[in-house]
Parts: sequence; C-alpha cells; structure tokens
Amino acid sequence: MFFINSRDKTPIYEQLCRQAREQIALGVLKPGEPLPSVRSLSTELGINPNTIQRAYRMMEDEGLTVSIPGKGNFVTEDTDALQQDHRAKQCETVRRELAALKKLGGTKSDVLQLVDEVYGG
Amino acid sequence: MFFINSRDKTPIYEQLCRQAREQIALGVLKPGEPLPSVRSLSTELGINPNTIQRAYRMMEDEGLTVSIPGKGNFVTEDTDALQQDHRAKQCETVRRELAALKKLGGTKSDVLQLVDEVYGG
DNA sequence: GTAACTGTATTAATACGGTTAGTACAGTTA
DNA sequence: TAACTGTACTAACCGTATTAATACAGTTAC
Repeated sequence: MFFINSRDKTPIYEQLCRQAREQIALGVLKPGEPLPSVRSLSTELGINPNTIQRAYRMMEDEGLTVSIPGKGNFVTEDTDALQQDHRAKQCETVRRELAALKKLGGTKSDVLQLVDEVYGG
Repeated sequence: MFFINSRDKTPIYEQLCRQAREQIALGVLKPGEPLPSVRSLSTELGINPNTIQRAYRMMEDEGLTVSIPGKGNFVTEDTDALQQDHRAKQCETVRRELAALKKLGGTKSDVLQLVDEVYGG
C-alpha cells in the first residue's frame, strides 16, 4: 500500500502523504478503509514510528484520513470531494504545462497529437 | 535578470539555475550574453557570493553557460540544442500530466476544452 | 481485569544540506 | 598598478528530517 523511494529527496512523511492523496483520488483507497497501524507500517518499511506518525498527522490535517485513538487511522468517509478537488488541481496543472509548452513554441497541432497519443486517435 | 523567491523552499542555487534554463529556452538570454559577475549579483540579491558561485557552477555543469576565469560567465553559444531539449522535455511533461488526468477520469473533451482555452478556439 | 493492541505526545540526539563568512590565489583589463 | 573577474577552501551556523527512547491513554479480545 505504501512504499519509500530512497532516491526521492522529498521527506518520507511527504512521500507517504502524497501516496495516500493519489490512491484516494484514484479510488484505490476506499472510504472508511483502515490504514496500517503506526507500528506495523513502521516495521514493514523499516523506518521510525515517529516518521509514520508525522505522515499520518499530515494526512489528517489534509482531511484525507481520520485518526481514532485506540482504533487506528481510516480513510475519510467522503472521498468524493477529495477526488473532485484532485481532478480540478490536475486540470490546472495541465493548463499550466500547456501554456509553458506554447511559450516554448509548441503548436496546437503538436498538442493535439499528444492528446491523441494519450487518448487514442 | 535573476530573482529569489524566499517562499520557494528549493535552494537558491537551484532557483537561479532553473531561471537560467528557462530564460535560455525562451530566448530571453541570448548566446554569448554575459551574466552578472559573481560578486555583483551577490550584492544585488543580498546573498552570499558562494551561493552564486555554486549556481553558476551548476549552470556550467548543465551546459547552459561557460565560465572564463578573469572574464566572467557567458551563455553558451549554441542554445539551439538546449531549446530543443527543453521543448522535448516539456512535451513529455504534458504527456505525463495528461495521462494522470485521464486516470482521474478526465475525458478527451475535457482536455480539448483546456487546449482551446490555451490556444484559443 | 489483564494483555496486547491502537494512537498521541514529548524530549534529546544525530545527520545532512543550505547558507554565510572570511580568506586566499590566479587570470584579465584598463 | 589597480580593479575587476572566477576559483578554491575551511569553518561555522542553522533549519529540518530522522532516529531513539519513553510515557500516557483509549480499544479490544480473552
């Protein structure tokens, strides 16, 4: 469910939080689904429990999960808003990158060809 | 020519190097054009000369500039390859972001609308 | 109730990297 | 010669990621 890219220079807790964000947006992590416990994920990944704790706290701060003391951490019940938000942000990213490509001389037909490659002719 | 975004968490020397990369790709920085001296840019931006030196070294390592001891740092003479390379990378970025958007449920018509917004109907 | 889980909080120590500071040396130019 | 230029080097400071070691409280199953 989670993994660590040691080549990635971003902090471990950010990697984990980002993965949760993406997997919720993709529907891989489903509403109410329990996450691994702090200690089990800690031993599984071979990192300190404090780092997991910080990742889980960040997930909860972003509204991705809810933390219930004594029980565990769970994916939030309403992932719909998160998915829509993530999709809107991705649209904005695409728009920004398209504008950058245009500035570099990329033509509309260049872009349309890229779209065809992704979506099929 | 260069500026520092203190809110940007990326290192100053990376910010400067990225700006050089972008401005060369956009044709703002022209082949052979001299860059500010290490010490003058240092005082202008209010940061340490060592940081500028590191940024300039990184630029040279990327082939963006050439450093001539006693004279200064200059934009490389052949910026064409750099521009083409930058444009190819930007195409790859757009393709990647498009694929991500598709995974999130973005339809082809959604994307085509974005393209129209950027390039005009 | 006890044991074994769960999350939470706190403090200290370590490690790494970015940045600053200061100095010194060598090439270039007027 | 003087005033630029880039380069090299060391030491120190600081913020942050990470580890380490505890301690406390809620939950669950026996």
